Amino acid sequence: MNDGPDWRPVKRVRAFEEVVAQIEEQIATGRLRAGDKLPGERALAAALGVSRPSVREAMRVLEAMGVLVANTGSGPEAGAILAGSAGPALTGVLGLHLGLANFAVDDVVETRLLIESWAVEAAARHASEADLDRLRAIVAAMDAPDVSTEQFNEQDTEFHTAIAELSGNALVATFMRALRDTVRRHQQRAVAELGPDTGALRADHRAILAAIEARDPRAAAEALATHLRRAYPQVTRGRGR
Amino acid sequence: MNDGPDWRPVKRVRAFEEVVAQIEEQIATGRLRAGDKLPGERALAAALGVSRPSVREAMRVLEAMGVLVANTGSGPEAGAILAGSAGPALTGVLGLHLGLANFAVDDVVETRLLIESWAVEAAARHASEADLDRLRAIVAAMDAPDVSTEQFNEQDTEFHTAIAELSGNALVATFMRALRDTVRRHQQRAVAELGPDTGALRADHRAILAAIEARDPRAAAEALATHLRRAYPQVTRGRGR
DNA sequence: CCGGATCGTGTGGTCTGACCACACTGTGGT
DNA sequence: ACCACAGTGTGGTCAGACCACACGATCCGG
Repeated sequence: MNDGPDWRPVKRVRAFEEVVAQIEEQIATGRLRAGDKLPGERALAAALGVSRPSVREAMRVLEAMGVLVANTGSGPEAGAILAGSAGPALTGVLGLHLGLANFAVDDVVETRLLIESWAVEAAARHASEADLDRLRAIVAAMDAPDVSTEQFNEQDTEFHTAIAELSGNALVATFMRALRDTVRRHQQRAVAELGPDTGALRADHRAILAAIEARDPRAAAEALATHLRRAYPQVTRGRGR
Repeated sequence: MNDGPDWRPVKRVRAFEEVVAQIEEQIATGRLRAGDKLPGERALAAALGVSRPSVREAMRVLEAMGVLVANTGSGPEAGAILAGSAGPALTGVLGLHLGLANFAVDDVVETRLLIESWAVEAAARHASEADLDRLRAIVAAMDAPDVSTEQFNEQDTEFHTAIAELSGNALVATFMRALRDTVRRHQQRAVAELGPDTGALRADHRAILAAIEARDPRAAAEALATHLRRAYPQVTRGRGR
């Protein structure tokens, strides 16, 4: 079972990696919190003993991960501010790796079905009356007679996102949105959008809402699955219910 | 319903963003594929009409998203090579936002339970004999008398990762690994690891394996849930089925 | 006294040009 | 035929400069 010396390659540490690591540590230990503002690039470079370009590369990494936003100018809004929803970052990562064929569109749709099924069950279980009103408003808006394709898609996103948020799990909500955006961007690029007429899709939404109102998790999941299968017929693989 | 002019803020486009966008496009349109090598930083800068630092910032972003790796020196291995598993990138994003309190550890564990339940069901459904052998080997290795805590954790990771891969969904496998790594790093940082003795955990593994061997998805999911609840007792919130 | 134009200052954004460490590659000598 | 060695191209790093921008204090006219 001995495979020999088994050297590990010496990992050369680049300057910006060290900068990222130190900021990560400040976050992990709670010395930096959401809303805090980082020192200016010049000050940070001086404090860490690296050049400004190295600090900037670290900023770009953290920005790509959705951890901070950088603003120009002066005043309270300027500078690098810790913020961040992970959503856009996740969407970007997923989209890129979809393009690189690291996983397939089917995988994404299937994963979305899996996660959203769970979310809608949770929503059916503990949605408040206010939550239900929110969903009702969205569904009603989609049934208006003059909705454009653009608006329809916008509201559809809002509907599904709302359900994910109702699950009470912020991570699930983030994943959901990222998955939906990924699929959306991809199908927008490839095929003409919204092949089936919106009537069936709107009926699906009403069915999902009805199941949630009835506090029936099982029926809600079923209605959700029906809806997604209609919207993305390419999902053929079997799945666990 | 008219909300007025509704200006959108002019989004200033930074040079590196344009570079990233162009590379993304090359990937999306298939002109760049996994394994391809990008032009050198200097050449790219000249071709795009920007400076080398801007190109470098774009590289850092793509690298952070797990899309490419950069190597020094010369030869076939040198330069920026499109590669990439999304795993490490996801783990980083999740860890950071966990630190920023954008979501809770409970959310992560709960999500892992949700995803892995599905994965183990799928695995029970269509695992080949070779797949089963792989799982058996891992379980056997964990039952050896001289495993250190370090090794145990390593093999535990391998076991769960193998299950996720058996699901046949590469995205799910990637998520799974990222979620597990995130929880692992976090609990390593906070609490003494491996509170409960490993006996029960190993028995859980055997039970999961047995359920997969028996082609019983429901039992497999049940065993998996029991296992995770034992390993992460803090999960108290209700979950789907 | 008040109000608005103006300038100062600090922020990130960009560029130039240079040097370093590294790893391959071809060339030379033995 | 072999091996040592310089050549060359890669990313990594740095210093210093300039720009656009936005805020905030200051100055000037009413």
